[in-house]
Amino acid sequence: MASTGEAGDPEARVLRADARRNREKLLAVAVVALSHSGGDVPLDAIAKQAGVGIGTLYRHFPTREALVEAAYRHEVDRLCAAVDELGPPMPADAALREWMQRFVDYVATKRGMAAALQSVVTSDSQLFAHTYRQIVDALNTLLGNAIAAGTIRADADADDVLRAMRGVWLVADEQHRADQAGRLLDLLMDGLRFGAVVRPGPTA
Amino acid sequence: MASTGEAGDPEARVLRADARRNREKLLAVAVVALSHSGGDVPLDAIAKQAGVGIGTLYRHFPTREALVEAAYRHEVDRLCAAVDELGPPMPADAALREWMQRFVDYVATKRGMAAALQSVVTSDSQLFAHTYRQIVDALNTLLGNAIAAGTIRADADADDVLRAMRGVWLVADEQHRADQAGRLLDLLMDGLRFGAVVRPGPTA
DNA sequence: CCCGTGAGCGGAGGAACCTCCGTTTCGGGA
DNA sequence: TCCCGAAACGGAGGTTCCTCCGCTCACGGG
Repeated sequence: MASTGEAGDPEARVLRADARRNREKLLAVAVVALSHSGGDVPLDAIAKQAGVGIGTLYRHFPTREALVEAAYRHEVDRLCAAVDELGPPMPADAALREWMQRFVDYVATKRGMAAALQSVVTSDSQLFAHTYRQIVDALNTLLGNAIAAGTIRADADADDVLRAMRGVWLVADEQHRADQAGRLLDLLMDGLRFGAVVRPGPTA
Repeated sequence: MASTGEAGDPEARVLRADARRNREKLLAVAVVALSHSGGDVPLDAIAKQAGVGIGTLYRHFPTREALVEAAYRHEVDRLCAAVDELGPPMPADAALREWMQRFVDYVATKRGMAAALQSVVTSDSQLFAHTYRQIVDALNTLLGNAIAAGTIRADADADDVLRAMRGVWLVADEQHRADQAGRLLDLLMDGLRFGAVVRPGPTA
């Protein structure tokens, strides 16, 4: 499977409904807040924006570092969970294309959080290795599906595609990122389609 | 030469007399404060103890980290500067013995500052390599002098002696550290004296 | 449906951080 | 010796952090 969603943690007791809601809200707000203004947002502000008391924030995330890490993991999980969401009813290549779009957005968010993530990088160097694996797995699933459906070439490699998508983000300039990235991703998709073999099946 | 004292920094403008005094006072206080109570002393307290305003502390050491590092460097410099102070009028072996005593004290201080140093270790990994060199150089000077005077064996190695002194600190227990370390260092000195050759000279 | 329990909430308040700027002091020239 | 500009001082006060504990309300059992 490509992703575990947020439920992977074995030691996490089941949270009461309100607690889970608050936690989710905090993460959502934190991601936005930390991606702007260099990540030096006071925690109080995040709590207020999330509509909870500062105490609640600290209960869920005892240190600033914990919040940053959780926020980052949350984004990665969201991205990877999308693989399941973009499932069967949708054609495999369309799913792949859509996911690519989301990946580019994810990269933008990650860049925004860079300053905030700085504080985490020292204490947990495993983090990035782990999330990288998660993402590669997700992408592999999508590629596999599309290959199986015969809509993209069989030799598509997750690492290469990942690199290409990062490139897309780098190249697209700040203002027109959405448009430019969109067109570049179309180009990339076409590249992946070139030489695809339709396996024996309904359409063959 | 074994040591550069505190004057090594090429970019340091000459400080006004009062500034230098305050800086010195702050470092002295900081060393003591940071070696006790796990190093989580409020900076305000250090400033107050040093008899200066908090503003003065921050001017000299813009971050907590800067203060910790400076305090540590200060201790190393003090230790190494002692080599010059324990100069010619004093016999080379007596100088060596005295310096060993100070080294053990230094180790104790360093241990006390361990928690505080934690914050520095990430940002400047060169620091410890550098201070290590300083100390080895200092010890080499002392050993060289004593060997030249023929009062210790010629094959004495700085690295070994350093290790031995660290051992002395480790072995001596908290309460009677001074006594025990003293006797162990005497033992170490005797070991160094064994087989010493008196070179041709006045006493030969 | 209602009740009891304890998980979860919130935010006041105390501690530490750090900046900013009016005041003091140093020290080199006249 | 006196004077003046610049260096350095100091601490009030605004900001952020984080803890602590009395209150609330979610939810499982009756």
